Amino acid sequence: MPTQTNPDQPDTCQVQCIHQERVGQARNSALAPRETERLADTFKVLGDPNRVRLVMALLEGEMCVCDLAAFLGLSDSAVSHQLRRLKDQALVRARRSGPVLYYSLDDDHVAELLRVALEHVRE
Amino acid sequence: MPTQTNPDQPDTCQVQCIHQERVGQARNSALAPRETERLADTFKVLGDPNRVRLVMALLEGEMCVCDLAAFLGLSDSAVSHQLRRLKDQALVRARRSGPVLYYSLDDDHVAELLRVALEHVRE
DNA sequence: ACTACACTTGAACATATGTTCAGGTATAGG
DNA sequence: CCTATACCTGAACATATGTTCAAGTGTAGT
Repeated sequence: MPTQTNPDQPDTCQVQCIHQERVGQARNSALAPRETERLADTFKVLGDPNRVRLVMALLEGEMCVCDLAAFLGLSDSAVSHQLRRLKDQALVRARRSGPVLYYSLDDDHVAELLRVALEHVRE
Repeated sequence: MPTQTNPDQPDTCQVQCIHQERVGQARNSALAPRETERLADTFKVLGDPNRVRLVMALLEGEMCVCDLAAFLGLSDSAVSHQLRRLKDQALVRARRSGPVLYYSLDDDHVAELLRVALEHVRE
């Protein structure tokens, strides 16, 4: 991603209409950059229709990669790549049974996020 | 985005290990494609650090574009583009006062989504 | 050991995304 | 009408993303 101007030089700021106290308030209550990044990564990983379908399917219970691939109509490779991203953000977890890996939702927050977002899109 | 294989031809499916009933269950409880898309779009628009910062800032109350640009250290143009995306998904709303547009969160779901996601990343 | 199955991985490709830049519109004041 | 401020828009660019393909693990049965 390209550059950002330095936010710590109010004297060299080009914009005119600033409610200084409001900007200061926002700065004070801002999250740590790391947390902001992790927040965005969590949403980003849910920001793809196929990954949403994966998570929705797992709401009903654990499924193996083949099941999920059949359900999505995607290759097992594609599904594996997606599951990895979901796992990286701790949204899903895997359990091995012989050669088969059963995936399930990692914690309650995932279902909660889907519930709230679905409420939102349904207005 | 590239192709998808047809999910409605179980006979021509290449994968071996299928728990048919589990896949069927997932199909039956699946959301409409439109809703899945809208869900993903909602998450996608929150899947960027600068847009997360925008929404976090608006948690405290309405702000104009200049304020937000100063807060983020971005150009007003960049912020305007981002606000448009947030507005398209009904996450923010604008109120005009003379030449100034004051943006605020559109409904409670936004704050709720951020709360749950923050809980998740903090474990 | 050998084969088969379940799944993963990395590179490659086309497409999507975010910022910048150079304009534009809209509103208020002189 | 003219200028200034606040904000928007579309094209262009570099980077990120999602799927495919070819090849790789790991596990179980024979």
